[in-house]
Amino acid sequence: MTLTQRKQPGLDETVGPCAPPKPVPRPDGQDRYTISEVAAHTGLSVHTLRWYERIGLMPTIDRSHTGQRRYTNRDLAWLSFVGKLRLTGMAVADMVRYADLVRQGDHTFAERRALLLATRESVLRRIGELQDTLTVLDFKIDFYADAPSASERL
Amino acid sequence: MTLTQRKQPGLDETVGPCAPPKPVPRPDGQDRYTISEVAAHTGLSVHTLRWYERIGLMPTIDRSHTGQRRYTNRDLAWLSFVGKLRLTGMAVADMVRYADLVRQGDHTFAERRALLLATRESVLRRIGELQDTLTVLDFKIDFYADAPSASERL
DNA sequence: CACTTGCCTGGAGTGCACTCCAGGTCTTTA
DNA sequence: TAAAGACCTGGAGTGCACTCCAGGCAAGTG
Repeated sequence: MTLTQRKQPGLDETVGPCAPPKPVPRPDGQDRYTISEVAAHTGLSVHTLRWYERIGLMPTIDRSHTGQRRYTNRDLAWLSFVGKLRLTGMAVADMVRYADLVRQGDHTFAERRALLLATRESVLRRIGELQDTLTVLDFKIDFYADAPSASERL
Repeated sequence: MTLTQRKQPGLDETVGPCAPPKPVPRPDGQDRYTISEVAAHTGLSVHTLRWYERIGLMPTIDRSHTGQRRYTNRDLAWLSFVGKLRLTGMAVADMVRYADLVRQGDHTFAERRALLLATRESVLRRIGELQDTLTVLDFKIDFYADAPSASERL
């Protein structure tokens, strides 16, 4: 439940009134984002972004001539998909497995599909569980509404 | 997603064919279950049951004359509700808070209700998130179905 | 009466998913 | 040119929800 706390500020807030000056106004209007830009865009911390890379959840990220990471739109799209997988409740280790399959090429399509199908099933199960809890929750909430605390009914 | 692994064997399997002999056939047909019976019934480990008690998630549990825990049907009902709260994704600390409110008596009805309402909202949000992921999952699954791996289309 | 089994306790250990730190480089700004 | 700020690395630390351990007591069994 802690995954949706932060709304994403976005990379594209250069337009609009009161747009804050971009800290590093990349002259090329391009496909090369710094780690902090990506952090702002995705809502992940820079720590988490570097950690994702360490554990093999990211493809090889481009580097600037001084060795700083430069993320592409492609990387952003992958991060967005990873974010969806995270929302499914998939374990990070399984996401890494999926990333491995992607790295291995097209011949892993069937296995990737199987992984996603299993995930889909678990999402459906989880939705069912959550809906079950709603029944109980609503029952209790109604109970407390009908029987307000002694301090209230004087 | 690891919460629904085990199905509950149940306390009431004394009837039926091939019912295994109850290890400790409590002579009184009553309301006093040992910790391992409760573990079998709830799917929680005995460790977790004791831990729940330590952290204040349980009411005071009865003890036998030798100091062993004896759970009542009331305790079982509470554990079942706690299980539902756990399925909502509520943090254990918040469940403890709720248990505290219950201990404090009827004058906390309003606060309990507020807690459950907040939980209800977070469950609805979570269901929404999961449904969003299904869209992405289905899209990808279809993609992999339409474009089977090279090894398959020879 | 030894042995096994089930239970007790306080406290240590585990796995996960981050999160932060120390010590360093490079670039920009005053 | 000095200070500030964004970035780098390997590794340590954190919070959560358990999970297990050592050492001990009590009751039933061969």
